[in-house]
Formats: sequence, structure tokens, C-alpha cells
Amino acid sequence: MGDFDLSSSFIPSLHKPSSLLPTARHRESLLYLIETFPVTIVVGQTGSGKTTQIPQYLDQAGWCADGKIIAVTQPRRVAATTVATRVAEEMRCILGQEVGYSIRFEDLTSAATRIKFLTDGLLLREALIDPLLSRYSVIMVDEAHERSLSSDVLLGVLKKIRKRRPDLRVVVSSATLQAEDFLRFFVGDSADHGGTGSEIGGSVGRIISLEGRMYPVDIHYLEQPAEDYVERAVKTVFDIHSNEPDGDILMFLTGREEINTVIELIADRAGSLHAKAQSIMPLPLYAGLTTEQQIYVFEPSPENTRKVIVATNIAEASVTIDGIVYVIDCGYVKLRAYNPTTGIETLTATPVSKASATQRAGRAGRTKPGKCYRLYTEQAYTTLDEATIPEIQRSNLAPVILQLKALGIDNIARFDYPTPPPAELVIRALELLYSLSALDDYAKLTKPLGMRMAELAVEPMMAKVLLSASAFGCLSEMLSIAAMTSLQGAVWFYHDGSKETTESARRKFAVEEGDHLTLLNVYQAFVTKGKKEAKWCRDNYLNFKSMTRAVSIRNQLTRYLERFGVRIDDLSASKDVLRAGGPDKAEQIRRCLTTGFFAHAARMQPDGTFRTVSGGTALHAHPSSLMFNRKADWVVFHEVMETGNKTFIREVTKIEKGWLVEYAPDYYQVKR
DNA sequence: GAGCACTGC
Repeated sequence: MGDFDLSSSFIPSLHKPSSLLPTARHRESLLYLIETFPVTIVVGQTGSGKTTQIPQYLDQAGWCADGKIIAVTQPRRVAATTVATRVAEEMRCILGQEVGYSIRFEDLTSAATRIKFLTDGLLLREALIDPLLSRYSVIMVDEAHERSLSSDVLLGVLKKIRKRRPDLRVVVSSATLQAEDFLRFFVGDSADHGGTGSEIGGSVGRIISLEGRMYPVDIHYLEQPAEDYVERAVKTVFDIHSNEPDGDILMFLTGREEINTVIELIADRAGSLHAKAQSIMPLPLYAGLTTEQQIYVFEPSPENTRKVIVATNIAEASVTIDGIVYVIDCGYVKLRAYNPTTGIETLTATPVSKASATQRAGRAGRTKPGKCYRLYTEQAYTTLDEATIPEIQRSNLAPVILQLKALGIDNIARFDYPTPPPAELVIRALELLYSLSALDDYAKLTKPLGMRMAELAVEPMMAKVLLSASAFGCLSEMLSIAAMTSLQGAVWFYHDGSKETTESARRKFAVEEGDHLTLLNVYQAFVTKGKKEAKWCRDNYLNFKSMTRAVSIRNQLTRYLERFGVRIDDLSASKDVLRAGGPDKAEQIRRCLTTGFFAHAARMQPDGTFRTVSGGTALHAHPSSLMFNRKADWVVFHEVMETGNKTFIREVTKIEKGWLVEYAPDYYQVKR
């Protein structure tokens, strides 16, 4: 490894008896701070035990008296369930009793629950029913440094609630870098500013640091920039393999295509390894794989074999793999961003932030001292941003604004976010919500339409469609379509080398009018012919986990609509649902889609690409779409996304031009 | 003729 420049940094380890965890030494100070100040920022590295221990200390200290609950939010569903299980074990109680969790589709809590783990998105939903979150004495927002859309909004809402609930205690867990920012956020412009000067927190809050437990990780940089990091990554694998002791390798790349390339290259070159040498086993890991395809990375390496896990950013925080000693970091990540001028989302490979690079390196030091090879120079490292731009500054904010309005926060411009989004994003969101009639001329939430749209767990355009559907007599169908589009493309799975079979499997479900009706067909087949079985899915190249999820989503949406008093027409008895309601059922569905997706209308050009009414860039039907190689005139689409140099539309359905003016007269008069 | 990083309600 001669061409790597060696410098070191120490990143602290995991799974120790709880009495030995660093948090235990800080128990009294933690409890004192939380008792004394409304806001406590906890800087706790991996292995500090903050997530599992702090709620137990709080419970023991009496924060659950009078039936109050301690809430701990997590950014991901798995985190909420696994941490709750662990704490229930430590407290020797049955999960769902004193300790429980609540995530979408699963509520394992009871009247006895004192400590509740939940996703941050779900706690925000609870605020719709209980605006002051009055059931909770303490709310701990874990992993706030990840800056997810919902944790940022939650922090803003908690800051507001705090003013009306002096008894509420907020605990924010953060990485070092952002701790002061979070504290300043809670202090800023606050009624009880005050304080003694030197402390930023004043009377509002304090920061407490808990050391983590990890092994040191040596960081190695390239001396010269790599011309091709894919090639360089493969070389590094073999350098490690021939020169370094046992231990598995985790490699960070940006996406599926790159991962497959690297896996092939490693497999090719592994053939020329010494016959007696330890063998090498490359394994892919990215979200698009099915559960069965993912489990291999978690199994211990076979005898005399070194695993090389080639992963996307999924391995940075969402998924933890034991036995990793070496990390190879390409220095890039694919990030989504929303352009408020064009309304187009981009997905682009971007240099990682320093915080991200540190997190990736830390994956090497969980079980013993490790090494991290960065495929860039130390000079390049110094130019990286400190932290990734928060989602709230690069997302379509229509769902966020709708949610805030539903929480009674009318003055969107003055809402206090941890970092405010650009005004253009807010304006674009307000315009869209107005065009969908979710907001009135005074930007007030309309009732019941806007309020119901906020309550439905689908994006505003689809929410509008669902709420129009019974008038078109296609509510049952639209519920299935909404559930299927919520899967965001994860309907089919892709198997290398079997493209043709995948295509022919898909063709079986194809419906001339477009992708939405095709998705409906798939859903119907899964619940009838397929009997909701995994085997049927495999035979048809469908992702079983996704299909099961679609059933749950559909059930949940159905319950919401029933609560709104909308009658669900039952068509479950008919075999051919599309034609069951008469020959124009498909047309009703397409008309209904237009009532929500009129702003996503486009017309096919002679060259086969699409243009919106306002012109703009050429839109290509995504290769996964039925419209990829078919003729069409006017269409509506679910989503538009730019990847590489092309802009793709996904989930495309044929409509009539006249419907646009019929269902969105204001929108289309202005445009022409 | 060619493909979606990752979460969440």
C-alpha cells in the first residue's frame, strides 16, 4: 500500500454490559441537565449507549409519573423496533408493555407503555391529533444530525410546542459537528433568552458529550488523484487481500451499475489468485435488492474466504455489518435534489461531506482496529463540505407545507426550521398546493379537501386523485394504484442476464393505456391469482416484500377514506376489474388521474420524447415504462427525474388533451 | 434503445 499516505484518527466500540457503557458515568449529570433545562443536546458517538440508556434513566428518575410517556424518535423503522426490543430485554419486560414501539402499520404499545420508540414521521402525525404532544414528558430526537425532512420539521414543531409547554423536556442527540447549531436553534429568538453570557444555551439548554466506544481507524489517502475510481477500488481490494491480515472489506460506491461492474471485475481477477491463497467473495448491497439477495452480506465468511461487500450509501447508517476491518471509500454519493424552477428532481453523484466520510471510516472500527482507504487525496478531503446539505433545502416541500398547515401553522414564512429552506422551494410548493385547491386565495388550508389531503399518507397530487376517485366511480382501483405508486419503482426485481424474461413477465400485465393501469393489473393479480404468495411473485419477477407493502398501504388508505365518510365500492368479486364497471372504467381512471396530475402533463413529439405545455427539456419515457417504445399523444406522469444527462418520466398514462382544461381550467388558462 | 442513492407517513 506504498502509495497511500498514512495519517490516523481515532474513532471510538459496541456491545458492552450497560453498567460499563460511557453513558453510565454521566448518568447524574444527564439527569441534572434534563431536570434543569428544557433542552439538552447529547453528543454521543456510536457505542455510547445513549439511545438505550437515557430513556431508562429518565424512567427511573420519575419522568413517567402521572402516566406520562418518554418518546424516543428514530429516523428508520428497523431502528425503532430493534432498539425497543433491546431496551425491553434490559428492563426484563414484555415488548409492548412498559417498553413499546410504534411505526407505520405496527403499533406495539399499550396502556402500560412508559418508554415508546417511534419514527419521527409518526410522531409528527400524532401532532395532528394532539398538537401539544401532551402525552409525553420527554421527547428525545435521536440521530438528529442526519437532518432528515421529518426530524427537521419535528424540531421546528417542538420549538413551538415548548413555548406553550414549559414542562416538556426535549433531548436532541447529535454528532459533534452540529451540537452547537441545534442548541443555538432552540435558544434563538426564544422568549426566555437570558443566560449568563459564556454559555450559548442560557436558561434554555446545554450540551453534554458522551464518549463512544470504538477502535481506532487509520485513514489512508491517495497521493495522486485516481483517474478512474472504479478501477482503483478494485486494485485496492487486491492490495489489501495480498498484504493485510484477515478481515472483511466494505466498499462504498454510488449505485447499482457501478457495484455490478466492480463485482464482475473482482470475480474475474480473483480467478488468477494463487490456488492456495485465501479466496475472495464479492457481494453486492443496495436497497433495490430483495431481502433474499441481501442476507448473504450478514452471514459469516466461509472458511478461508474474505468477504468484500460492495455497497451504496445504505451501509453508511441504515445497515450495519459485523466483521468489517477495511473500508474503501470512493468519496461520492448519489444525492437527490429538487429544482424549484423546473419542478424536476435530479439524482446526481456528488462528493461526500466530511461528516459522511468520517461515518464511512467508522464502519471499519466496530470490532477491532481498522483501516480506511479513501480513493482521493488528503487535499481533496480538505475541500469537502463539513456536512451534507439538509433534505429540507433540496426537496419538493409540498408535503411539508401541507403538513405544517394541517398542524395549524399558517405563517409558513415565519416557521422556525433548524435551517430554513430557500424561498423558491416554499413558493413552488405553495403554488402547487393552491393549484390542487388544498389552499385557498389566502393560503389557508381548505376544508375538508386540504385537511384530508394532509392526512392521507401519499403525496399531494395522488391525495387529490384519491379524494376525487369516488366521483369517477373508481375509488377501489385508485386505492390500489396509489398503493402501487407509493412503492416508487420497487415493483419488479431485476436479475442480471435475464432481462428478456423480466420483460416478458412484465408484458403479461401490460395495459395499453399506460403504467398506472398496468400497476393496477399487477396488484389485482397478486391478491387474486397470486394469493399474496411469495412463490407467485418470484415466478412473475415481482418483489414480494414490495407487494406485501402495497397491500398494507392500500388498507391504511382505505381506513382513512372510510373515516372521511367516503364509500368504497366493493369490486373484489369481479375477475376482470378493469372492465367490470363497464367499458369505460379505464377511461374513468385516466380522467381521475388527470384531476391530480394535470401539472405533470406532457405531449409526445415526433422524435418520441415528451414536452410539457410550458416547453422545457425533452422528457424521455423511462425504460421501465410501457410508453418507452410506444406511440402516444398526451400523457400524465407520476414522477420526473434527471439522472445522468437524461430526464425521465416514470409511471406514464395516456390522457386526452381536453381533460386538462376540463379538470384544471385555472391552471391551463394561465399557462396559455 | 436502455435503467432509482436512501428514508418515512
